Amino acid sequence: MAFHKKEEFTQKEQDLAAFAKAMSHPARISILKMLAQRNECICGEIVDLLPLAQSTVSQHLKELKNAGLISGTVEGPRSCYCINWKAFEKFNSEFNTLFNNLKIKNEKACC
Amino acid sequence: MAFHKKEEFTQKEQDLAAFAKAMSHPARISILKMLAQRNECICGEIVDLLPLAQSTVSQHLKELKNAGLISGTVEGPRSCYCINWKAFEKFNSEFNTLFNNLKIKNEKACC
DNA sequence: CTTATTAATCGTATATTTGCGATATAAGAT
DNA sequence: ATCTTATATCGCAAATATACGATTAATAAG
Repeated sequence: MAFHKKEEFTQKEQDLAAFAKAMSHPARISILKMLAQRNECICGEIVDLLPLAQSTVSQHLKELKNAGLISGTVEGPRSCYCINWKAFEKFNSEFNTLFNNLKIKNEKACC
Repeated sequence: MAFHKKEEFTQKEQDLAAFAKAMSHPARISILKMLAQRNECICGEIVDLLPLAQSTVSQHLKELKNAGLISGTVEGPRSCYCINWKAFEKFNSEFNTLFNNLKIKNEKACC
């Protein structure tokens, strides 16, 4: 059976993996950079700067939104996307915690 | 056409995305934790602790290896996997740079 | 009310990922 | 040389991700 077994891992592992997954496409990293530079962005600007169709960009935005990394409001023909700083920093610190936990241990590899 | 357009983004964006992708599954995060705790690990120990078949674990190890996050040597019926600290810290600092670049900007969202 | 504009959603095609069992491989033990 | 053990690889199936064009929805402008 090809069911994914993600639910059999700890919540923290799942959360971190979900965060990493949201960042696992260069288009989404690019979008996050844009949002950070301007503090807000409408979808159209992002579409203009990415080599992707409007519907594809919209999908990437949706994924970032589902992951909680950005928030967005749409008023008819206009949208406004922003970075969700709170969630972003939470994940950032969780990531750092993981890295630091790893780094505490012996730093020379055996192989 | 469903070709991926990853190659149309900057190298840094692609590298970061590839790193995130390697971390985007709870099993692989779990494996990294194990490797860090013991500083080395044979595949069998990992298989015992994960709810996955041996062949699946082997695949995850291969992905982590391809991403450059771990190194491993196999001598016949025995293996030795270790975290590749150098690569790991390089990505960690790149990630932090990204986060910091983001955080420099205004921290209150408009939406 | 009609039209234009912007973005979300739907449908679809293709690629990739995840997972497993079966098999192959490689070295140590007998 | 054969058997055992540990791991990688192969082949397959199902799920998910990526991308696009077409359509829909929602508002603003006329």
